[in-house]
Amino acid sequence: MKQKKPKYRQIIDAAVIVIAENGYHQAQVSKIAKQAGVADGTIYLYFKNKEDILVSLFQEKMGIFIEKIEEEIELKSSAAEKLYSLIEKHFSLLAEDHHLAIVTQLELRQSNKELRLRINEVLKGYLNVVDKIVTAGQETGEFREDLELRLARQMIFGTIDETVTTWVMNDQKYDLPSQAKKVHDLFVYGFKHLEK
Amino acid sequence: MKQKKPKYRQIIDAAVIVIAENGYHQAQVSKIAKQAGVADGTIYLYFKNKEDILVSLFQEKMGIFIEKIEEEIELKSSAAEKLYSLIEKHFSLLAEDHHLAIVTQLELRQSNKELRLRINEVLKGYLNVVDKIVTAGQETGEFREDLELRLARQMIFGTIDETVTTWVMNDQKYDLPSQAKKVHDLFVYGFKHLEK
Amino acid sequence: MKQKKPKYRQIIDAAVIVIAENGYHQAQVSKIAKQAGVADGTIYLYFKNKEDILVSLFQEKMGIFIEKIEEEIELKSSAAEKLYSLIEKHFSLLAEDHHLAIVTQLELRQSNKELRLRINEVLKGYLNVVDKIVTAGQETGEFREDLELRLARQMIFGTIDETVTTWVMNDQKYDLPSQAKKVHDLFVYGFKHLEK
Amino acid sequence: MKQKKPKYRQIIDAAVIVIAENGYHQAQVSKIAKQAGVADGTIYLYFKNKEDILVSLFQEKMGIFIEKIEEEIELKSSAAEKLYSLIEKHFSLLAEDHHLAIVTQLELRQSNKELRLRINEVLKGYLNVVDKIVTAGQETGEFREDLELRLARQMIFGTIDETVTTWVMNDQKYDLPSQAKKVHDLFVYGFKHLEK
DNA sequence: GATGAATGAGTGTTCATTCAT
DNA sequence: AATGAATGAACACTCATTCAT
Repeated sequence: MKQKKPKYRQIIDAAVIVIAENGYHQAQVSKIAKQAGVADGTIYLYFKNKEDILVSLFQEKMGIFIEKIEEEIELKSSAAEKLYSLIEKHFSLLAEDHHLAIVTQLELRQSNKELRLRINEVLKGYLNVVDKIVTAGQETGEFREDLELRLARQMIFGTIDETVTTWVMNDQKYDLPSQAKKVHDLFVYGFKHLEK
Repeated sequence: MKQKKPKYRQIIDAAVIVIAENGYHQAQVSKIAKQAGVADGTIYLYFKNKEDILVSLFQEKMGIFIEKIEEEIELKSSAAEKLYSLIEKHFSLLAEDHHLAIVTQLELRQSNKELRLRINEVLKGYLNVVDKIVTAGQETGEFREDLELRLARQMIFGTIDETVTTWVMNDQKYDLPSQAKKVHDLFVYGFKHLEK
Repeated sequence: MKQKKPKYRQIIDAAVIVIAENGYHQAQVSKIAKQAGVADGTIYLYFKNKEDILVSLFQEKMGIFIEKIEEEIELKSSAAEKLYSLIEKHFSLLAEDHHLAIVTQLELRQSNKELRLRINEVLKGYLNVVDKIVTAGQETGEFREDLELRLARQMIFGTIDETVTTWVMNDQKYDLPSQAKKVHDLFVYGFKHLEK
Repeated sequence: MKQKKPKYRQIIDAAVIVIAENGYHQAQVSKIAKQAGVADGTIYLYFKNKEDILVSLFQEKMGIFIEKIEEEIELKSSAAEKLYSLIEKHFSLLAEDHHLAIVTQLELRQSNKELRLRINEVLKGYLNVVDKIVTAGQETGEFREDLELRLARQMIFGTIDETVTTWVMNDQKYDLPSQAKKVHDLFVYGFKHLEK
């Protein structure tokens, strides 16, 4: 089967809209069902439970997210360029989808610990991409060899994430993608070999 | 007894323990009361409602947190040293209080939007400290003048926060304070004047 | 089954029984649900909240009450006869339904001001019937023209209500409908033209 | 002891004010204590419990009420005149004390069954006065001998009470004592001997 | 007598999930 | 496959009353 059942995506898209517009705690299953144009019970033919909707939502959206970022990265040769593409694409993909930005940066974080652990599993795919860029940079000599992978990863993800969250909390007032260059600069200065 | 409001602190400390051990959504008022050794109703003599316990908890703990960091910073003269003290103290204060680390990094983030907005207000005090260090560094010429304050702030807070969260999610297995030096290096390389 | 909204009436009837047997303040929603043979949550599919159950109960029962009285009255031609039918039917309808009598005369009066205001709205339908009889009596010359409508209404309702309440408080020991004649006499003597 | 402790009356007067201004269900003991200018615990030195405050309030106020009515009645010789004095005094005493009118007509009726039973005990004193007037009227021949005492009592009390309640519910907009004459007329026409 | 801090029992309502149709 | 009526567990908060001071 090439295509998931249309209702599957229909429900996930409804969930993004309902959560973005009502907030996590006001996103009842019945509201999602209504937005999707199906009966409450129908939800349970496609998802095990409510948590499964949210995890699936994250997997689905993050899967596309990572795919698009990887496509972009493959076009670049240097690690620094790859890193720039990652930041720029991350910013522009969320700037293009206001609802998704709200859901991933604010609403889904209110989920309970268990759900967040499963979301973290999905996030690992993203962090792997980051890791590959850093490791590649070290192999080609672009980045310091004594740069700790975990630390670099935490800085890249932490900074990007905080930057997007601040932007969402400020009601997405300013242009996010245009911040990519400056963020990128901050990273690579710290990653390069120390010059005597 | 000299203690000012023994019950007030008693209840806040109980809340930290109950939330850390049971999770945000399993931290019922009655559980907090029991842990504090008072009746349910007594809680409401010191706090307006459940949300008020959590906001007060954050204010109280974060207030002490900021105070201690500021004390440490004042002893240093250069911006780079101040920044190091901030990171090191941030890490060590949370490493010393495992329960508090769990509560601030994982559990309190599950609170609803309104509560998080009030928590963000408290956080501004911390971010102000960060801002002052960066601005001072620019005035003394330690840091680049074209460094954007907001970006620097997002990188510092985002990286520190992500580093602590990763550490908590890994069950606080490794030593956090010893990471301070490497994190600090990453920051200052990006903040310094570009060398030709 | 032909019944329109079986559960709706089922719940209202259960409420009458529970309130009559336990008293207003001991009539918890869960008790009403149990008596009705439904789950607690089911109540809220048919009623907005607990107050809505009580207002609906009063509307439903008082609606039938007024309907039956109006049917009876239409069969009579003179105002005096209509008034007699009103009294007699009022008494007999409550004498037939001991539970309802307790609920309307004793228990529902303990409701808060807001609820009683809404109950008074419903009562206006009854008072309108009274008004129509008095006015008709004045038009046909049976009753004095200088009889004040509001006063007559207060005397009729006040006396009937007090008579029923006394009867309920005396545990409905004596026969209520047989009092109708004497009550009626008291009214019409006061309503008639003064004889010189 | 000629005079009850001043605090006893102080608390009762505070209760009347608090209940009239806040409603029965918002008249907490602590609010009454504050209004009376005493500590919560002090209330319990003068009253067994909250219910006791309300019963005492009713006894105290109704006692004065009955006393004053009896004084007025004694000045009259005929039963009809006595009845008129009763009505007029009842109306004017409540018209003079707006707070008390609200408390007796609206708020105290929200009390639970047990409290109302005890209030009814107090009311009996009032009803005895009514009974004496009616009986005296029958003995002197003013009123019909076949007039049933209970019925006459119910009509007199029911009508007066309903009249006052309507007036309170209409925010005491019109003059109540001036209604006494018309109410009195309605009664005596029904009480007199039938004229052929 | 007077205080007021502390107590703890009690309940309306929501909403994820099920299952007969 | 699709429906949607029915379910029932779970919890923050109030306030009359007590009692050590």
